[in-house]
Amino acid sequence: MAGNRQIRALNVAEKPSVAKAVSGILSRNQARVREGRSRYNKIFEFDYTIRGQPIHMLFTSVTGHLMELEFDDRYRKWHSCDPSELYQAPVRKTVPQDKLDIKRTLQQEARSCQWLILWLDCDREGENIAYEVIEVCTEANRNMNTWRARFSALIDRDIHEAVQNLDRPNQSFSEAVDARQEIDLRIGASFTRFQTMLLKDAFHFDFATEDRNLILSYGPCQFPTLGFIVERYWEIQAHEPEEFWTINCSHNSEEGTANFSWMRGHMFDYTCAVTIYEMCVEEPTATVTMVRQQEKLKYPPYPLSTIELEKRASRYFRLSSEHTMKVAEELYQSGFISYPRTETDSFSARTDLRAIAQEQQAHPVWGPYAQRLMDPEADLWRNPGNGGHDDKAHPPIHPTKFSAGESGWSQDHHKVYELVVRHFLACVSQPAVSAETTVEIDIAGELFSACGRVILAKNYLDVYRFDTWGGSFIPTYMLGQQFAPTTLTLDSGVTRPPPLLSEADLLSCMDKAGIGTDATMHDHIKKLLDRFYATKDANTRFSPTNLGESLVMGYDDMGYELWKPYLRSKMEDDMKAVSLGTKRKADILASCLQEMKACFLDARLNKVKLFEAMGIFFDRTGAEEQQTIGGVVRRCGLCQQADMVLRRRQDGKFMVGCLGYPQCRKVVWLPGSISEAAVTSNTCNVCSPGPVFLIQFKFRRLEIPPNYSVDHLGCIGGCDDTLRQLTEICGTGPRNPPGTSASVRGQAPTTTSGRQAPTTTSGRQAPTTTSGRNPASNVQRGVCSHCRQTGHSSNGCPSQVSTSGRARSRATNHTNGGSSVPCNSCGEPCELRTANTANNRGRQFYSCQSQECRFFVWEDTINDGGVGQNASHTNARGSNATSGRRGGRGRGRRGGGGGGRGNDTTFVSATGEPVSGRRCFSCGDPSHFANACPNRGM
DNA sequence: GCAAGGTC
Repeated sequence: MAGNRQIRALNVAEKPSVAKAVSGILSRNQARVREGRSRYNKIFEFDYTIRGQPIHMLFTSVTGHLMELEFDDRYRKWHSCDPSELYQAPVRKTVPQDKLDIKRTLQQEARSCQWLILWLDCDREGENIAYEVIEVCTEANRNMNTWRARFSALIDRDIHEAVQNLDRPNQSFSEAVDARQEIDLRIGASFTRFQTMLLKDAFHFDFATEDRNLILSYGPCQFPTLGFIVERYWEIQAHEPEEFWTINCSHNSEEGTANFSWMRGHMFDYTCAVTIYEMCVEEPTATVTMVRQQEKLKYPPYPLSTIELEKRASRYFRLSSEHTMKVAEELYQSGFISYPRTETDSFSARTDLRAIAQEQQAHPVWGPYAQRLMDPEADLWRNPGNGGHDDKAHPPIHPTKFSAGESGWSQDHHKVYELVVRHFLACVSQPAVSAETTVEIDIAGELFSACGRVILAKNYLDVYRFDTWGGSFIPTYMLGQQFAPTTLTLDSGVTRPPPLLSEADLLSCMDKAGIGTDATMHDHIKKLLDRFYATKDANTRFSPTNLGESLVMGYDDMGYELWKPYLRSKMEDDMKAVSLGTKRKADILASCLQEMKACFLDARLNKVKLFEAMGIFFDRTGAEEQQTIGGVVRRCGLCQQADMVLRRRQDGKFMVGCLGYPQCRKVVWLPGSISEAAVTSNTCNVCSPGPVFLIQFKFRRLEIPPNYSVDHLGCIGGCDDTLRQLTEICGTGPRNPPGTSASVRGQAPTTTSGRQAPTTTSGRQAPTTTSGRNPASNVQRGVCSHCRQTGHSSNGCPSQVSTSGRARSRATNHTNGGSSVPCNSCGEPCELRTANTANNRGRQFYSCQSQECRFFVWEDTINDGGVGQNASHTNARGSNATSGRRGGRGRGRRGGGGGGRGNDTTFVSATGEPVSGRRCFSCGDPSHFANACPNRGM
């Protein structure tokens, strides 16, 4: 290239750390560094040769997306338009204020460069950011030759290969992201504005927040995440406990005790279970039918991805995913761990894994393990497994710098660093090895089995203290050996609902359904907590709040699956199609937005479902409701910020009101004799400022003088004499309003204030309302909606059952107010509920709401003379089969009952108290056996 | 004041 001026290339990475790393690799750490306009995004300079051509390289970075998608100013304010307009409102991509410094740096450097080399992450978002950088740079320099460097890891070979094989950016990838952004913005903003404005002032919410700041957001990721929580919660609520029976056998020998469990597992038919049990009791000799010994391996985990890091930190340390990512980010920033946002769970073959492990040998706690790992004689090293995911941009999370703990670290920094290091050492270790012994026995033709495990080599478990693999002892048995069981019991239990979703469960659900990305999942979870949609308990388990549940319930009742993950999954499929070039961005945008707009309009028509669902949990404020009919009539002349729209109130009154209500109270009341009104596309050529759209009115013939027409195309701008006259004649109220007349909110130029049609029902208003005094105030405020007394809110009305009680009424198991029994574990009162299973329909029970306590008791066993209360308060594995008083249950097949034969077997009751074989295992009475127990209706 | 996606 002699004679030519040397080419200058502007290189841009997605983040400062990549700019630094790549510059370091390409310049062999010889790059000069200088400041840019943005504090974080330095500029590295060095010379490099690409395919024989000497290039002067400038290397800087952005910090993720450079631009944001937003609505045009005209649509930015919440009350500026009808939310349904947000499906077509113009949008634009702009560089936000806090990114302007980066933009200036890029433009300044671009002016002196001929090439632009884009080193953004090799995923769809990275491609989209590449186009944002191109847009900004070409604004300053139209003639740049634009290249894309594609690399899969920040290691020398990949980086040199990437720069020697420069490619062009992929527009389809970027367009897929454009489509995603636009759909997310339009759907999110429209539904958020709709449900916030609809519900925020309509209900008294029972959680502490500044009402003004309450946002009831909707988003295509946050709602399905909430959906997972609600769905599990409903599953628990709807669970109908079912009683089951199982036979357990134990055997004491000189070596110790073996516990055999019934290979049939749980049996739900009592008659069948008791029959088999009695057969066993009558022929209780056990014969060993199988002894099997096997070597089992427990493999270490795959290399650590972001989601696994979050799940494991939640499980092992109970850290929230959001906090884990914050701590991980700090460890990454200070160089101790690799980039923490990665989907990759397999190491590239080129990574020097041994060097990473070697560095940890100095650690006081896990150092000795790392030393063993490096020792070829210990034979502990193993190449890590491949989890099958690779984002092509980042390696799995691993330690990048040794530390025995830094002075500035919090407990959580220590924990997360330790997890990353131990996880890395574990995944390059041999699996744990055990010898497992399974013994099967036969008693009267029934099979039972017991298992024992001896750990032969802990291997990776030595360093991965978070994983356990319990050993269990089993005495030696020989095939064909016979013995008499020490205990043989028929135990009862009840099925339990699944537990509430833990944070790790929730992340798994999201991952599976493709909700969010590794970098954003924790944000969606946190958003649910911030929005008062869900709560998290001390065990990191999530429950929906009343607000979260009622929103999901409302949409569910409409028949919409807006809270399910399908919408997002479909979008993900569409995006993939766009990025592969099989669908066009414009097509999927048009079809998706059309579909969503129809859904939005339908949801708005069915908003009563949302009101009903919210009404289950919250009291109405009584704030007036209006139905917007038709579109915009004119721009509001008072606030000059929002449109005025045609509306019809619940009492039938027509008006044209400002969308800025309640901030702006501009309103034009219309005559009470209107039966129909619709905004047309015609505009008034008199009134200004325009446009003022004309409204097509239909009046009720009998309510207007004969010289007026029932059809009238009118203007509310002040020029329309007919409208003014009819307002004076008819007033602004309807003759037969569907509800009580309500207060008037402001005066309009065309109304004749105070003039009411003779049959209006204003006199029917409750004397406590504040009509006319403060038009916008809630007429019910200060008065309980249940008992009409003051001094307490409706929420605290003594005449009402608790809100939580009403909340439960949706569940199949209805809560019956009144009596309660304390949980025998946590002591909390348990509510009386009613079962609805085929076998127990109508039967009442108490169970603890806590997931941890597994307390359950049938109500009819508590005061049962035959069974003491204590004995009845058994947990799921408790024994005595006390139920079955109802007809059809527990009818023993055989009459009369021989007990156990004379042998050494002792029968044990639920409470652990030994009983002789001739006692009834049901009620403990020695005078009869179970199949003759009077409690069983024999 | 709204989404979700980058990243500091």
